[in-house]
Amino acid sequence: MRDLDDCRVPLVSEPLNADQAERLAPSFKALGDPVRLRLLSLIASHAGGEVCVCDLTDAFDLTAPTISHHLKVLKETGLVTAERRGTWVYYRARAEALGLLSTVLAVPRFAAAQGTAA
Amino acid sequence: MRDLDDCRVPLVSEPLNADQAERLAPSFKALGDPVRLRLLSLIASHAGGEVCVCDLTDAFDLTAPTISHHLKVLKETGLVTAERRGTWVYYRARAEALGLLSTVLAVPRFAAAQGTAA
DNA sequence: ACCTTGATTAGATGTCTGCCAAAATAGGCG
DNA sequence: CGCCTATTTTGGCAGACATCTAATCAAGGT
Repeated sequence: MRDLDDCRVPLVSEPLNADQAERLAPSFKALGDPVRLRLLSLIASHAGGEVCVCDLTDAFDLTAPTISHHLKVLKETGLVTAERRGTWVYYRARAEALGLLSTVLAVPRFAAAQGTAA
Repeated sequence: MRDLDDCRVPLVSEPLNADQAERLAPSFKALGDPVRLRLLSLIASHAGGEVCVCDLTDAFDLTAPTISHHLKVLKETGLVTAERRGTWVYYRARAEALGLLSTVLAVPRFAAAQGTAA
């Protein structure tokens, strides 16, 4: 999702316009499911940077098509990429995408401190 | 949402367990709607730290009940707090909650660089 | 060619979500 | 108290979503 590039601004520093919100929301929506969050985390935290779908399927009590569906959602929002090598398909997390979303939610240090104190 | 406290770990550093994912997902889901994203941004970026509902309603082509509904979702996930003072209700962003989610998505600097390069 | 394993797509179904109109609640004021 | 404004709750509906089964596609091996 290259069209997120101009959204790399904390939402706390100025109001998101309708357009930016429209482009960012799908990414957060993708993260809004526990299975997808875990999938992404499994992929992103895996040594070597990539994970085979077969390894992911085993980690859940869900059918392969369901996992595949969730992976597709993550892929469509640009949070992961997929590459087939022979029989297997490997997924990788897109650090840029993750970083961008992290930045959007980031809070200036002293403001965070205020929040914690409150 | 105090029970998010032990989720303050980047999703990229180790796999989220089912329990953590279950607790984090609702927050991301709340952010997964463009209207709520804008509402949160309007609230979080507002000078003085708080915004009256009446000001929020005017910013959208939506009815008051719809805005109220979205604010409720944000409130239930702990992203904002509401306080009534006289006739009006004021909403504030919870910087802690925002910061936590930002941390969960954060990517170590060099890993982010790799991602950008790829 | 055929069969097997890995993965995705298609179709069906029950649940959830976003929206609105109407009704209810909360405060302030004459 | 009765009225007015601000906000939330309720009820209902159309569209979206998570999940499953069955079918299909991809790559390898026999």
